[in-house]
Amino acid sequence: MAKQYWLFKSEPSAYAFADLERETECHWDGVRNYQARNLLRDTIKSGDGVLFYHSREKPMAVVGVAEVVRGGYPDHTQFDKNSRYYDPKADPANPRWYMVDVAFKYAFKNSVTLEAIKGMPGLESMVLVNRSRLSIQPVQPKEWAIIIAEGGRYS
DNA sequence: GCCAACGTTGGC
DNA sequence: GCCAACGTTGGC
Repeated sequence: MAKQYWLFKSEPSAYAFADLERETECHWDGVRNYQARNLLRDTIKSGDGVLFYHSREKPMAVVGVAEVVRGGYPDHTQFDKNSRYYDPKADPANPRWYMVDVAFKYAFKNSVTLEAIKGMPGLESMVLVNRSRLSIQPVQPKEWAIIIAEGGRYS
């Protein structure tokens, strides 16, 4: 399958891009929205590109690039009573929630802010701008190219 | 920190 | 299966 592109949102106070950089890899767990769940379970594949977006705290921006290193599999936190993501209705025989693993690739030289994205030609139809509440969003290849170019990277 | 928009739950 | 109540998200 051709490489696909996504935008993953995270509140930096909960999990920042710097945390991923330090840990190199992480489980993208705790997603409790069915539309996002369907993407995690069915569509997002190892090798796909991820734009890492910081929400809620300023500056709200895409701050770097990650890569999916493992496709959808059951999110273990749904069965963990001690987790804030515990779901009493989840059944191990038929898991409700899924996650993927992502790996740090590189940080942008220049964060691409929400404000900038709103004003940038070619990005008008990004989900981020239109249906902003979805925390896992598809990104079109041409949108990816624009944001990657804008963000740049340290050599 | 506020609150509008959105998604989910559950009583009927 | 409707929809009011409730909880959460996320830009401001």
